[in-house]
Amino acid sequence: MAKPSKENTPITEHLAYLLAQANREINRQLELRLSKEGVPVEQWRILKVLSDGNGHSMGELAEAVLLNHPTLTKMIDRMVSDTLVYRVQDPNDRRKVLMFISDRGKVLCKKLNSLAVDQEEHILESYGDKSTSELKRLLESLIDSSN
Amino acid sequence: MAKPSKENTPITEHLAYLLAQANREINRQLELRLSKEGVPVEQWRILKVLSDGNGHSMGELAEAVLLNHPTLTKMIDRMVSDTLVYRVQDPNDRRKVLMFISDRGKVLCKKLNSLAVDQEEHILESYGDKSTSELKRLLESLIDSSN
DNA sequence: CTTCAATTCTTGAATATTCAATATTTTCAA
DNA sequence: TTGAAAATATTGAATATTCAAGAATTGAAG
Repeated sequence: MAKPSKENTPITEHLAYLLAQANREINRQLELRLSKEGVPVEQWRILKVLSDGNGHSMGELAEAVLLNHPTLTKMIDRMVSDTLVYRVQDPNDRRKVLMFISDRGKVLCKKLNSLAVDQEEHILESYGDKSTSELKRLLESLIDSSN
Repeated sequence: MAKPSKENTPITEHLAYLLAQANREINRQLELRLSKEGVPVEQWRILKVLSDGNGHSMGELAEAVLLNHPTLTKMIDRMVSDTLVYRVQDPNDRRKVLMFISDRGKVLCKKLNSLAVDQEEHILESYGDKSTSELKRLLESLIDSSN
């Protein structure tokens, strides 16, 4: 009898693929909503993180919004031009730059939040309350176990 | 009493964010393994889809490997240079191009499959059998419900 | 102190991706 | 049959991302 092998598993059964597919789909939907305000998903994330009113360093932000460092720098440049956020040099460690959200950024962030909530509610409807919270739980735990 | 609002939910609790985070992490791990053979994840997906030996059109492939059309064309160009795959004009519909995997591609695909299986097994160990299959089930059903 | 390594962020060049336009072939209605 | 619309893939220009190197500051060992 041949040894059971996973090597011919179709790609659609790999966890990595399912995650990529689900992520792509949900992200596309979110993108579509946020495009009403002409804002890419990453900028919404940035605004959301900064909307606690505290200063966040670039490194911290990059980690939080899942962008690598140079990409974040360039995206922040654009957002500074749009006066959504601003830079302040960290007085305690002058290597660091602290990012803050502007008033304009706060206003925009609120609008974006409500668009994002619309989406979450749409998912809750079509996918179900229970599945959603179970999926979230499993994802959190997967992320945990990967560190 | 204020109406309960989800608008201040931290970003880390959004499904879209959890999916992005998990996808990033698992993808990073897979990338790391496949880099032993110097192959990006997308190329492994392409080889895997083509390894059924049938011809697949570019549109079909693009859908299956989660790349948009022009990006796939350019990636296929590279893989043709590396003689991993080859193009054949579809005789039944000459607008289409059918992609096939070469012998060299098959050999490489096998090596890649086993690297990918290593990863899946690593996940099974650290994350657990039950969680993994439950997560896969939920992801499949999310993807379904999004179409 | 001083100097050397580490940390943090930015920059510029190389690469990759995307959008819009194009070329080719097929479909289908008139 | 013909001609217009749809489908398929590629191309080139515009845009975005990444990699490697650089500049500034801090930390820490000698």
